[in-house]
Amino acid sequence: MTTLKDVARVTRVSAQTVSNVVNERDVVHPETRRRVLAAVDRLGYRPNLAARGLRRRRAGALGFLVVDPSPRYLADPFHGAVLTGLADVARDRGYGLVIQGSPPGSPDDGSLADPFRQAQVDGAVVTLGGTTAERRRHLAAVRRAGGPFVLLEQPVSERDDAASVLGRNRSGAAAAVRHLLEAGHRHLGFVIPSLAWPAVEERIRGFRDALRPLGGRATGHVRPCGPETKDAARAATERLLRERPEITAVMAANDLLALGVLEGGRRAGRRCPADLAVVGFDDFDLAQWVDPPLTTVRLPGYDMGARACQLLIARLETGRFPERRVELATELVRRGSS
Amino acid sequence: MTTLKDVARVTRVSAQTVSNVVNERDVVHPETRRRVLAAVDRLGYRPNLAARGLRRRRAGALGFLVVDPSPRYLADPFHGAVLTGLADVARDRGYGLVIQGSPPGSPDDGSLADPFRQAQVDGAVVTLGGTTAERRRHLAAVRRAGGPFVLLEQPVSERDDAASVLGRNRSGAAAAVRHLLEAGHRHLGFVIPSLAWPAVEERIRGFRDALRPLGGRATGHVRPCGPETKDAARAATERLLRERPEITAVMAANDLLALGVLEGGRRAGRRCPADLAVVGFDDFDLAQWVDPPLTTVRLPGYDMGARACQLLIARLETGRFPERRVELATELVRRGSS
DNA sequence: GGCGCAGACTATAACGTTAAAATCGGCGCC
DNA sequence: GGCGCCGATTTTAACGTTATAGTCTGCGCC
Repeated sequence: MTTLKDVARVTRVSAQTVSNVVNERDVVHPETRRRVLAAVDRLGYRPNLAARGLRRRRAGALGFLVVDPSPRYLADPFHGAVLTGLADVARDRGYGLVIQGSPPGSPDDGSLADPFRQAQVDGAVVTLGGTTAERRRHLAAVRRAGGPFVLLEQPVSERDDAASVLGRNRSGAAAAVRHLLEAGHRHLGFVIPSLAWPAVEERIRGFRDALRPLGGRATGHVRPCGPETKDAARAATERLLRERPEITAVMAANDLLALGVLEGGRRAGRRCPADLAVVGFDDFDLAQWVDPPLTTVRLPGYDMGARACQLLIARLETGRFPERRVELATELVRRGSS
Repeated sequence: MTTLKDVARVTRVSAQTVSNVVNERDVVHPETRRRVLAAVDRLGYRPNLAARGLRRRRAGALGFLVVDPSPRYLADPFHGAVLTGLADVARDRGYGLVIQGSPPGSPDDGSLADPFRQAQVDGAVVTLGGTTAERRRHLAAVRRAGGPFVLLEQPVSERDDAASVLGRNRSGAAAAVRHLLEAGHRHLGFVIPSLAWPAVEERIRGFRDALRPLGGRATGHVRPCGPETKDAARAATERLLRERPEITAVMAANDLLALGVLEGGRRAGRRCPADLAVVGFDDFDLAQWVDPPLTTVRLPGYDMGARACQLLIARLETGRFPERRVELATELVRRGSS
């Protein structure tokens, strides 16, 4: 492992000068710089980030802190998309990226914030899953750590050194409803998980927003289905269509539930899209591959990750968040199911 | 940020003693340990990993190095599953986890190995995608960095300080073929991407293995479809079924291609599973959600990540890899498509 | 000729931790 | 009573980098 001193010795120059060259500080004679750079290249020198981080008192790395009770948390397509955006921006801006998943068993120990407390990262992007109580507990741990963070899909408090990045869930849901209304549907269902977190609540608001202008001429039925699984959504859809046979279009709070809605519709004897229009939310990869391809509201995971990362880096480099709340557009993707 | 010295001052003890307590070295008087631990707890002390890494000359972190030309590389379900396994084991063993994605644009600069060269990680788990040339180039960069690594789904050379973790692709494919043969199918197709990497080649071998015992009584048709997309697989399947109408079962080298096969079959007028059995490979989440649910060979991504991480940690802590090559069982998951 | 100043570079110390060596009582033993 | 030894603790010096405060040379100017 070659160090600054090795380069300095070879170049007959002090370590500080090499440091100045490597960090592009404009205090070095061009000729000296040339020689140093040549040696850096020849010896394959790369700065030791631990030493640099120790001395500069900044780690030069960002964290991605994920709380999700699911055993497959990082395999969740939304997290995957966010992570890709994060990784791309972090790399391009010269930051490392550290991942910390929540210990599924013991959510109490605040270990989510470990990368902060161990000075491993300068800031973090945080996504919170699970029950409201779990989310609050983990958020408290991150807060206590004291570093700047960006929270995804959830607003932050004014007091925090934080910003939030959200999708326009409300207007996205409203756009989907208007799309269905334009297609002539007047009685709509909306299947949601019983444990509704902030983003889902926004989607419900959007659903209602778009129905309101029609007054009594259109009805909307929000139906909690229990756990966030395909089967729960299927069962809820069957029941809903039995109770309200006038319904001709059903939205789902996310694409996975939409698959359940599709199946529930089929079991209820409705063909999609002829007898029942279905609209999802998120636009996971699979949405385009199912049959019929799912009309859905795209939540831009990659862009949200990228944007969160940019915000965080701006906060680290300028001392404050340029914005405390960023909303990214959602987009209705029309496919075969509506 | 509280340091060792803060704890030492409060406890009226030297920094070294605090260090000994924190690192559970059995040289400290029980009573002293008690007092130190109390202070650690009260002050919320956590060791600074940069300082520790610098002094110990080990970063205490592992890397996940991903080369994939796809813009969604970390959203790939297999990578997501691997990453989850990695993150869980790394966390439980007290290691940090650093992610480095390949710069899609410039695959030449060897930056994949940056975490190594910057002493950010002690070892890494590596997955390589792209063309053979790209894969070789990136692998060379990792090799040059000199640290121990575990390569996924690809064998390593004896000379490297490395191990590989593979799924039993060959026997998995063979099991799938036997399953089809038992169901009475005698003429099988196998749709693969034209750019076949080692794992796919193994799957082809397994496909042929299982057909061999039947001699002339069964035929297998391997069909490259071009790029690794659903549409390419659909088109290839349509052509294949036109040229070889006797085929009643088609396998695909992965689940995404299997979706294309399903659609191609439908377009060729074959109903699944009645007129055409379809089997995929990988068992991505979506496989259970499509219609009909896809029979597929499960590649245990989570376990592969977890196992790779264990191997790497063993190498770091004992000085050598306990095994140089680990094969994890694949499992035929029978669902509705066969 | 001395002063100030700029440009190029160097010396020193520190970041927080830990390996290695040193210190210091106290205890057993010849 | 002195010697060696053990357990508990402290001292010292690094790890590789960089912030800060120098030094040193040459040059212009009064």
